[in-house]
Amino acid sequence: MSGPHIEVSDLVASPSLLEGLNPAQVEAVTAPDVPLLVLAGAGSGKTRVLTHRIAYLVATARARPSGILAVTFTNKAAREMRGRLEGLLEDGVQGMWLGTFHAMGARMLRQRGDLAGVPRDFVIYDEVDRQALLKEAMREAGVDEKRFSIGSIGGEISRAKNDLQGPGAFAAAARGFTESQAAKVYPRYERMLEANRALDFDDLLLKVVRMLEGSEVALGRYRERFGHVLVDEYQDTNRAQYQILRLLVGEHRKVTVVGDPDQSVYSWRGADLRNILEFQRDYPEALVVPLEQNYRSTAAILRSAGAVIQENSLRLEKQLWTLGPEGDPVQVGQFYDEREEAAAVAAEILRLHRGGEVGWGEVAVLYRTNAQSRALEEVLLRGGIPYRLVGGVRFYQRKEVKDLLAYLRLLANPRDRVAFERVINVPKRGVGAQSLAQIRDAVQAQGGDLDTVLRDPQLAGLRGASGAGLSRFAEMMAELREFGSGWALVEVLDWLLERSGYRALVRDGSPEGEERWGNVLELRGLAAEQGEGPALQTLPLFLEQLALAGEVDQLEDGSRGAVTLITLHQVKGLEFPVVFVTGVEEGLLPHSRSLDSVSALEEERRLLYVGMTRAQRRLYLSHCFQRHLYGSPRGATPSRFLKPLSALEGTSGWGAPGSFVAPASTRGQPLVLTRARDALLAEATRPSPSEPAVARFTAGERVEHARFGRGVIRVSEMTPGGEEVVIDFDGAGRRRFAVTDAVLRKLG
DNA sequence: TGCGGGTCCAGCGGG
DNA sequence: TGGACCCGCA
Repeated sequence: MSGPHIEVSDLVASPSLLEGLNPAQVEAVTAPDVPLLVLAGAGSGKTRVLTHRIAYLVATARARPSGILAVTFTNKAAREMRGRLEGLLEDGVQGMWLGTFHAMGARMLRQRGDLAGVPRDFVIYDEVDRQALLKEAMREAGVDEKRFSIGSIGGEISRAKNDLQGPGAFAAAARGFTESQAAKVYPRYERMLEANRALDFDDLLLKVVRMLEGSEVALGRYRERFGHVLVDEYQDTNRAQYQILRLLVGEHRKVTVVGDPDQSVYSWRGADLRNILEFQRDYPEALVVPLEQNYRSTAAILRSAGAVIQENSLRLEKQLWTLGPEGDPVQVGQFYDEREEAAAVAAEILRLHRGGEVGWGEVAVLYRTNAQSRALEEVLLRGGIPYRLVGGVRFYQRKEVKDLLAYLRLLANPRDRVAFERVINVPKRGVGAQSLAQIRDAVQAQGGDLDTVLRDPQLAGLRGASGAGLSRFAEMMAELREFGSGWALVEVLDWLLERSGYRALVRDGSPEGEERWGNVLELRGLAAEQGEGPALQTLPLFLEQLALAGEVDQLEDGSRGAVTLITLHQVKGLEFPVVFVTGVEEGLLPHSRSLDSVSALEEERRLLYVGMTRAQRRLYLSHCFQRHLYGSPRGATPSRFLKPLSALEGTSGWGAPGSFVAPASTRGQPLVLTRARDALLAEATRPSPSEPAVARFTAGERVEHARFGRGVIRVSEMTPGGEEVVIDFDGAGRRRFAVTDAVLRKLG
């Protein structure tokens, strides 16, 4: 590998951009305009290199911001890059395209989608909408819903789209029963999307490929525009994304990809590891710069993680190292079952916290499947350890938010049948399944145009209550449309909430109702940000932003105050001083569904690797002798992935109070048992002594928390472990706690 | 149309 | 074990 390519003039132009970078980072940042593959190991300063390279390209006048396309997978990554670049570039990121693949796709299709037959006013269907449509298409195709789930059929279609296969090509290549069923559904699903003027997320990539391949105009336009293309998380790209990049990069080949094959854990979402493994085949003149210096973890942690990942065959060799301290040994512990495992985790967290070593927020507990979180939650709750469960239903997927958005979508696009069917009977208007079928027929008779039927509800031929209900709904939508041309979006929404009866439905006086109402208000706040312009004009952009937006960050705001419970997949990209990886067992990690292929198995190993490399100072791995699966206990054995650790120096045992001793062959080192830990464990698992039989708090009450300050109770409920409350803090977001006298007091 | 009980299923989840 | 969904009944 050649050394850094630095011109003296470059250094003069932008000395600060290289300050504090290590030699490999400098080499990546300053590399010439050749295809560049940055093999960025975990914790090696990947984002820093990417942003500094962009800034460097601009500072040395090799690119203007508007000539740069930088794509990421997540909104979060895009936001982070944007933030950093704004600090690095004098004139900011003006004109630069910096965003997710899907946002890029949507933007291109809005501009020139007509060249691929995409209507300009398309709407984007999310997972829920997509499933509704799939279900319908499956019925129409006569696919037995009992034998084939929406998930499996939808998965096939999604995979086909990611592989750039249209319905015809897919049908021709279909093998096996599921595929042949999916082949019957696919064309129908496509027709339905078209009739609704909708694209699903896969389309945002597929249609771009079609556009660029089918139109010289489009291809020329974007090739000319983007002289430099940079890609984050390249190991996660699928076939469609790969093809888009190939097309855009064209002959200039000024492409920088950053990624780490060892952290590829999304093959089930279409990611193709070959894209990164074969980058040098695609671009023989490519420069490859490995970033191997790690700034995150102790040497002990890196050594263990390295020993694990080294067993994989599908990788590009890379060895992480650090100038940092050796640190505490990585601990591998065996426990009797998931309850004891959870108790040991809690006890260790308590110990570290008491010793003043860590705050709650500096600890993360990782697991393979969401179901594993329950045992952990129970114990943390009982031990009074504040925690935050990452995952669950995302804001934009919550029912009340989806319902209101459906109303708004129908306003923006009167042909959106999925939106219509979602809300026609919410609140109840007497239009049930029977009536809906009739309406569907009527729509079909009108050439699939829902709008015609809404303008003339008689067409549906409904009688009685259901006919009246449809008419009322149609009338309301007509009024809404009228107001939409004059009123601001937030005003339209307020009117809608009253007129539709939705507010009354949501806000039924129960604590849950208040929580739902809180979500509505959050959405209302977003609508208010759209300004005073007529709703019909601001609405399309609003809907697009929401469709492409991910979760409102749960992690940023509160990472200081609570232990994080999170899946191994979701933890990618994060770091914590103390990390527990639980359930490192055969059948769980590797998951039983991954045992039949080497590549799937290796992906599971990467998953463990990702988990281990999140740890900064302390890392604990645990497995059980027995674990409850679907309610019944099953024997468990340590994961095969742990084997290389037992031979490693600097790995030690971590155990529960002497009740259980592992068979010698299944553990690394002798379990470490201490009295102090026994006591802590007992404390962590003991039911709170003075549980009040009734809730102390009620929704709406203002309280003060020792750590998070003031807030308002959202939900209070009694659980076997005591009272549990959800609090919206004034300054620290939403949190869930077990009530303990020590931390919470009522105000006023 | 709305509900209650039986049945079936169960991995990870961005945009 | 528990949630989602379907079918049958008020």
